[in-house]
Amino acid sequence: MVDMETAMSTEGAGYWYADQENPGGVDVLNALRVYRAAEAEMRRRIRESMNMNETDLMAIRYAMRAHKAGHCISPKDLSRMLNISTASTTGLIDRLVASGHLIRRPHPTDRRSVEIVPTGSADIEVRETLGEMHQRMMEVAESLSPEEALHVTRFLQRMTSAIEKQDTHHHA
Amino acid sequence: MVDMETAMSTEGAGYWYADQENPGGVDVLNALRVYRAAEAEMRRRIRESMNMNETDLMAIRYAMRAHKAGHCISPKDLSRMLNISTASTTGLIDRLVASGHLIRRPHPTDRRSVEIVPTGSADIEVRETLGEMHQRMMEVAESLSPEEALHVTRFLQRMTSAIEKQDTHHHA
DNA sequence: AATAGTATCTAGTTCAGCTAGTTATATACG
DNA sequence: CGTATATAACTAGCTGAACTAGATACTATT
Repeated sequence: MVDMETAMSTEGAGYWYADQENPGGVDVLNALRVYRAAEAEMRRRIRESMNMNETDLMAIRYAMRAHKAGHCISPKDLSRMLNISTASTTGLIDRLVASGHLIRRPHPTDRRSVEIVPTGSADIEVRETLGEMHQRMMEVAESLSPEEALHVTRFLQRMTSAIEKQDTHHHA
Repeated sequence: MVDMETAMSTEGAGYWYADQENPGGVDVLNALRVYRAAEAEMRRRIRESMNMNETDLMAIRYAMRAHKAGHCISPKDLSRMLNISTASTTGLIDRLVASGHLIRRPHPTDRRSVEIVPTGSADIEVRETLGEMHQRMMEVAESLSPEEALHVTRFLQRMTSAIEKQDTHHHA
């Protein structure tokens, strides 16, 4: 999906990184926006290369995590995690079983339920598409000096609060 | 939409902000993830409060920007900006005209075309839902010391590069 | 044992994208 | 000038992925 802010700012932006050495508030927000756009684009690329939508990708990755951690997950868990109905989850699992990323098998303890297990090929595919990028991101994060890391996390935390304060007026 | 990383990390995360004073790489990435989740949630809230999807919101904001800048935009411009077909754009404009956010009127120079203009109520609505939040974000950004601002923007720029390097292997 | 609760699945709907094709206008060229 | 081609918006009909409602199978409670 195209990013909101980015789509809106492509025209009328003439002051990007006006002063690289001494960025002001606008420059910081612009950097955040550019980052966000890159991330959105990356997601689009991955979805495309794996031929699936965002929800499907989330489902696979969640299943993989749980599996690796030795947990047993069911469609209900996926539906909770993804915030979609159990009915839609059935459809989602159908798709991912058909594409060979997941398998269904009887739940070990609850005979009403089903266990969802990622296949080896799903694992390989996700690792190949995401692994190197995550590593690069981690390298950047770890290359920060203690002071820089503190500044960055504090900034992100304060931005999070700025966004979370909901003063959204409902007037429908 | 639910955020990818967040959805995946709610289980198995026991070390969040283990050391607030001295964050390491993992803490930085976690802060980034939390920020991303807050942002996604904020978008969901806004879409809900305005009863529209992301594309619609992007379209309105783009129309508003262009209008304020004195530019004249057409459905074709929207379709290019949003990366959707002209047919879908017709549908999108239908929705937004029906909801009273946009109006169609004859294009001043091209008689094949149509001019898209945001209504005053759209302006008020968007300003009310986004204005205060943007102001809070700007306050955070401007409160950074020059050094902090530099650290933050450098970090974001490097993260952007980490994401943009596309090593995505297409093997379909 | 009966009742209530929970998990999954099926059927059918909706919404927002898509493609293909239509009409009206604009532009380019012989 | 007139004809061919290009472009803008729209219409009709399709699809994918969400939804609700309801069926079925099993579990848990009392």
